Amino acid sequence: METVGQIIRAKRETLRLLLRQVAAYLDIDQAVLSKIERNERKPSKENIIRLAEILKFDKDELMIQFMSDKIAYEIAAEDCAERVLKVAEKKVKYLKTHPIKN
Amino acid sequence: METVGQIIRAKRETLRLLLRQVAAYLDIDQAVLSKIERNERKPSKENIIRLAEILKFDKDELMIQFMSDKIAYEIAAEDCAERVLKVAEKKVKYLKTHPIKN
DNA sequence: TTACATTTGACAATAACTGTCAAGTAAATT
DNA sequence: AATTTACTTGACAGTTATTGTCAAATGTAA
Repeated sequence: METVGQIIRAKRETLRLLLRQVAAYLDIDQAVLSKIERNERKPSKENIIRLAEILKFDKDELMIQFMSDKIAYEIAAEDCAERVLKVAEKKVKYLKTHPIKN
Repeated sequence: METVGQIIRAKRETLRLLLRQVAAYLDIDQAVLSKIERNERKPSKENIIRLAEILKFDKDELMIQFMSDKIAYEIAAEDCAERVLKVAEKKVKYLKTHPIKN
């Protein structure tokens, strides 16, 4: 299974872009991008948006990979992980069909 | 749809316990518990474990509610939320069936 | 060697998390 | 009415997590 980091690195290399170039576009130090690609750091949401732009990813798809990574990572240790996702799904559906009270 | 806070408050009241009493068991100030019950603060994982004990909840079930709340909250705003959960599910399954490299 | 790309680790600024405390409100009791 | 009790509120503080910088180290190719 591919990690977000691997996906990013593969695409960057395909496009023949340097860490330096992509990092500049993201407005971060290349050290951070290097770590992101090796899954030593997690990208911020802003990083993902910019990455999708410069690497010509489908914007939603990269965000989906990013967020699902985050979620999977935070619950994988629980043995009730699958059930957590099922319940979360119900809650999301509920939230989407009901007005947000403010 | 019931929030974790609502579930906790309802059960505490059924058991005729005071904020003060439950908070002492959790080893936190009652102000925090008050806020947790009104969804103004999120409980820590430790809080959830102790709450399950004193309020006689099934431990897993309360943890599921807690974690699914957290996840639903963090992705509800995205319109690809459902898909994120599907992908997360696959990733969790993958992580569970593959040894964790260290 | 020199030059370039990447990696590494120490550090810093900021934000988020988790709790304390004291003062406030509201309802019931004396 | 005054007191007591339960809860709420907001300011604050300590700790941890997040997000980035920087300089030096490493790897790689001319």
